[in-house]
Amino acid sequence: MATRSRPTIREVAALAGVSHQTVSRVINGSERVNADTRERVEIAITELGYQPNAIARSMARGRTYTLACIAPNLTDFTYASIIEGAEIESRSQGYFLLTASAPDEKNFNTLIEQLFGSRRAEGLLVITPYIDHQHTQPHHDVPTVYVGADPHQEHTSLVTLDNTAAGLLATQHLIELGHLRIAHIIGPRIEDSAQDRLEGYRTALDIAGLCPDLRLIVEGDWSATSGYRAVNRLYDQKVSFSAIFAQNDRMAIGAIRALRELGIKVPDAVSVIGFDDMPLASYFDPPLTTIKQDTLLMGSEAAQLLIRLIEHPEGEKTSIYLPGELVIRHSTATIPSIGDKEVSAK
Amino acid sequence: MATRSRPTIREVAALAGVSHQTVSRVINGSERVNADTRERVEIAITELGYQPNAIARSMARGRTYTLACIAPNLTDFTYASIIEGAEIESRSQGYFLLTASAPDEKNFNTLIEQLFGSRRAEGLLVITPYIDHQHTQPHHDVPTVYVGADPHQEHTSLVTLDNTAAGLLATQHLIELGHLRIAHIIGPRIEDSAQDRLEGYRTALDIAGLCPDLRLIVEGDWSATSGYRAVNRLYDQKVSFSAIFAQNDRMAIGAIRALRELGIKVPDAVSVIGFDDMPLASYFDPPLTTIKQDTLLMGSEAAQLLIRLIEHPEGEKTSIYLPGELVIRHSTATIPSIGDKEVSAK
DNA sequence: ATGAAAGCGCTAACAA
DNA sequence: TTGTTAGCGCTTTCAT
Repeated sequence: MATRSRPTIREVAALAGVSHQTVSRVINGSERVNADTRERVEIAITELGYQPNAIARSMARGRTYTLACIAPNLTDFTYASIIEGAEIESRSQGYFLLTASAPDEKNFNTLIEQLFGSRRAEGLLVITPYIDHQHTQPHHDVPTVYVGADPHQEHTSLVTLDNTAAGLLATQHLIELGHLRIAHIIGPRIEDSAQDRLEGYRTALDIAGLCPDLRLIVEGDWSATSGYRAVNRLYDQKVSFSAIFAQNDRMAIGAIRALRELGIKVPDAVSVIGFDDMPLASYFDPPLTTIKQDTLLMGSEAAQLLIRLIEHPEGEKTSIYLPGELVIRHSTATIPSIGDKEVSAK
Repeated sequence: MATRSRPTIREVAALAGVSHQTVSRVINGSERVNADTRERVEIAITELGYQPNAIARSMARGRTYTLACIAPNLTDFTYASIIEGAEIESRSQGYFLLTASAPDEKNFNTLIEQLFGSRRAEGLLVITPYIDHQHTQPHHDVPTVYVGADPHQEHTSLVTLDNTAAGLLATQHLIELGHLRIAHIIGPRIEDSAQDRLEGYRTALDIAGLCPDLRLIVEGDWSATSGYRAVNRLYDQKVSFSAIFAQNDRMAIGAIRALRELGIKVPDAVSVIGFDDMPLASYFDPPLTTIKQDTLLMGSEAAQLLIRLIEHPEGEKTSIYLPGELVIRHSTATIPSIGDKEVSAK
């Protein structure tokens, strides 16, 4: 009974006593098929357990119904959940998602070549924290949607957090708590999101009429260690502050550890706000106040955009900016009324 | 100059003045081609920027060079890094990896149908914490490798942590520190890894001649909250213990929080060891002692196994058990010499 | 060493 | 409404 290879459209046709083309019509839901013919075909299909071969279909239609998603890595929670969102949305629309990591430019280019030179995938989702010359180069006229970074240029589709607004939100939260000297641990300056969040920070100070102090701004690399070092640097330079806005949760966690080691209580003496709302953010000590981004939604919106781009190439390029949400936990508090609790030059 | 569609093998052939078959031989590295013919063809290839169409190739060869990887989700760090390991290995061997999440059985089955009914992928990597009837059903004679769970049955290829040995390792670490009453927060009982780690725990007690106490074993669901609740349950039931072995880091973190709220110092009064070595495990308070598993390696080994299975279907099924590694940080310490520091019935 | 012919499993264009 | 004929771009016989 067991057949080695799967049945083809012709075997189904033979069994149903019709031409293979009629079978094709049935499996493609064409209207131009008699009800009883259709039924005969459908019976044959179930009889043989026939399923269309996707490769042959791709071959004939010139379409692969496959999207590719490239991220610097697959493990970072933010990337992973964008990918998950994109994958679920893609699949619900009949596309599969090929995932790949490309930690650097060389890998990125190789990957693009492999994926699109061979026409394996129809569209590209680029998850990247920064847009450089490299990433904005159009490749093989591949429909592309960027997620997570804003190239600030025309003719690109993208989905990203409204980083400027979110940076503003975070900073204003601290200002509302009465903080006047807010240190800002930023991500790498070359990354767009770091720049945009910084702009939000500056705008918030501006609106509040606070005096910006360049010494309060320290660059990190998103790692907890860099947050830790940032605080020590501020301390060594005797820069006084009563609050810290870290551009991601990991740096915030590192900062809190450094403060603790310096004997500075969070949030009693210094408030700390993070960014991302990573898993277990609520389980750190103290539970982290942060800006949450809906990364699943980002991924899903990006996939939608990409599919629209593929199916309607003549359509407009679209940019979607998602809002960040302030999640207040216990790492921020009102500024200590007694001045001596503030960190300051000794 | 711009051509709308990409050049085909025939255009290259025409330009090189040979038959398309010769071009095929060149791009496939056949020996049976004259050196100068080959050169002419290669020039034509670069001239036209020709790249073979992967779909057409798949069609003709009956191979897709695509693997599929299914995990309950894509965001859990453990899963994500297995996937990343698998993806890198796959690509280095000329395969692409299709990633999909299937949170439940229904999704899992649908996905398998979509992927293999249509012959889109050639092999399957199943990342699953447990093996039930469902997962072990062979689907469409698809070459399959399981990652992360041991079905304990013949004729399956799998890669997993040696959970029993790792459970033993964790427990022995606590025993060596002098702990006699070790609570054990386990994962869901239906999951293989939970059972295996538990077995390691029991064996360690046995070896040390310690008396097992069923009341010390509490079931969680891997979440931090469940670890938190587990400790409170132990406390409410007045079960005394001086150490906790939690089967994952999240539950360990939850447990530590509960202990802190109860005014019990970690590790001074109670030691806690986790499992996984998740990101930032070293940034919790106190930095978490844990069992680290090399998930990247797991993924890469799994992909290797799968590719071998695809390319040599007649080969043996293989099981790979990877060792866990004890990472000692600051959440475990020697048992307090003064008995009154131990948690006990009031 | 090279070319011609056939076909992978399907869809698209045209006929009937 | 249905069937026939051509391909999609490549590889794989089999000749030459």
